[in-house]
Amino acid sequence: MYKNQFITLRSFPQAIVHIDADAFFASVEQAIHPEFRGKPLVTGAERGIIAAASYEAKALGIRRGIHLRDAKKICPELIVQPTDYETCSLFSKKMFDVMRRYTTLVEEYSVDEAFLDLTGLRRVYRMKYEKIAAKIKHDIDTELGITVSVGLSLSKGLAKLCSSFRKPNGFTAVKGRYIHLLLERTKLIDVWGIGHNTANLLKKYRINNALQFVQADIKLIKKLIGKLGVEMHQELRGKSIYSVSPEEKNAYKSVSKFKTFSPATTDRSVVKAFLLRNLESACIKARRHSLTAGEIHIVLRTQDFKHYSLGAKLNRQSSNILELTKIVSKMFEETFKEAEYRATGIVLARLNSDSSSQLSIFDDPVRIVNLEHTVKALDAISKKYGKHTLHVASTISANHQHKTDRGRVTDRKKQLFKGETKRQRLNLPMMFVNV
DNA sequence: TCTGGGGTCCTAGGACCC
DNA sequence: TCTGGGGTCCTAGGACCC
Repeated sequence: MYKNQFITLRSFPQAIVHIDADAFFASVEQAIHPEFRGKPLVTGAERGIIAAASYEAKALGIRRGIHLRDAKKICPELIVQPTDYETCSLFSKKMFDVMRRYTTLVEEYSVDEAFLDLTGLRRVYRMKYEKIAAKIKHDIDTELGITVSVGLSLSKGLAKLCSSFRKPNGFTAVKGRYIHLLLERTKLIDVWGIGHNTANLLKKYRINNALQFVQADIKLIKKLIGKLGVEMHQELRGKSIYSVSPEEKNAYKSVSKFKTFSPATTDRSVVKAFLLRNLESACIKARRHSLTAGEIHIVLRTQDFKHYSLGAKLNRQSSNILELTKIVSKMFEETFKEAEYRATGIVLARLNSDSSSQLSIFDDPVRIVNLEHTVKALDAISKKYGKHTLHVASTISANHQHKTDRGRVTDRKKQLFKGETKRQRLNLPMMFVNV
């Protein structure tokens, strides 16, 4: 009875596939350590919080986000591995390579997810789309030793719903005439682009699942959630709005660093020190990618989840910590209000990839060159002796406060480096540079 | 159940101008 | 000086994603 709601009844006018690796970080550990296979395993408990759990662990109720000590209570023999980003990105790359054997239209959506456009390939391979997608899945599973869940449908939005419909190791293909059956079983919150807030808003209008969402008046959707809602409305009706774009998006639009400190604080100077420490990290990251910022934002988060933020344009592109410290300090003074703070953050925006930025006529070229030299020296020292050897002196109180956290970080590093951090190994004190 | 960090995009509303 | 309309640009903040 709902059939005529949808754009088309044809099987696959567009054949869009979504491939999602199952418990990726945990699965990779199991793939490279055969002795871990079939056992409950978690990764990334650096901060005491679990980042990924294998399906064996999930079956016991151990989920991403819970505390390691709680997980250990459930399962004392739980295997705990640090997050191995290098190996995971290697697996990720291999996974995308397998996909590209079948089509060039592969969009690397995240480290463990991709969209593929198979439209038209049915004739090329003389195979149904379902068969091609199943072959890709089979190749990944057998060549990498991990499993993926695959969804095939008419649009990205639908394909994503399909891949999450059966997990792990699932395969779900939904043709035009069965879309309503999929949507009927899909909660609003599971629709791509609909979060808690939007779902709650829609419920007030008696829109409770994905099918009711696509049946709702488009004008109402537009009014309630805007452009994004309208696009998803069409995607879920089988009209492909979002194309699969194979270009790699290497360029960052912004670089940011946030940090929550465990006991919240009202101390102005401590908050400021943390903010400047974030600035330090953000600058290091920007410089590593040869990026300079034309705009900077500071964010102060209070204990009751409010936040104060302020943005400023720079009169010349920069990722120079010494130069930006002054600006950020000034911004901090303008923004800070008496409150209990739990986190600070820095966002560098309007990034330019060219490091040789134009000098404005107000800048003193000699001073700028000097600053450049100082920062280059800092970079060199950090590279040689470890990232946290040198700090700008104004961030010094971030160190004392940080003790408990540092302890945990060190524990993790001990595992990684079998005993010592690089600085400890070289027996270097932590140093501060005054600016 | 609120765990933390790093991103992107959209929009309402203010400032400013004619 | 008041009254009103209309356009653009920018910003802060919301919402969402992995």
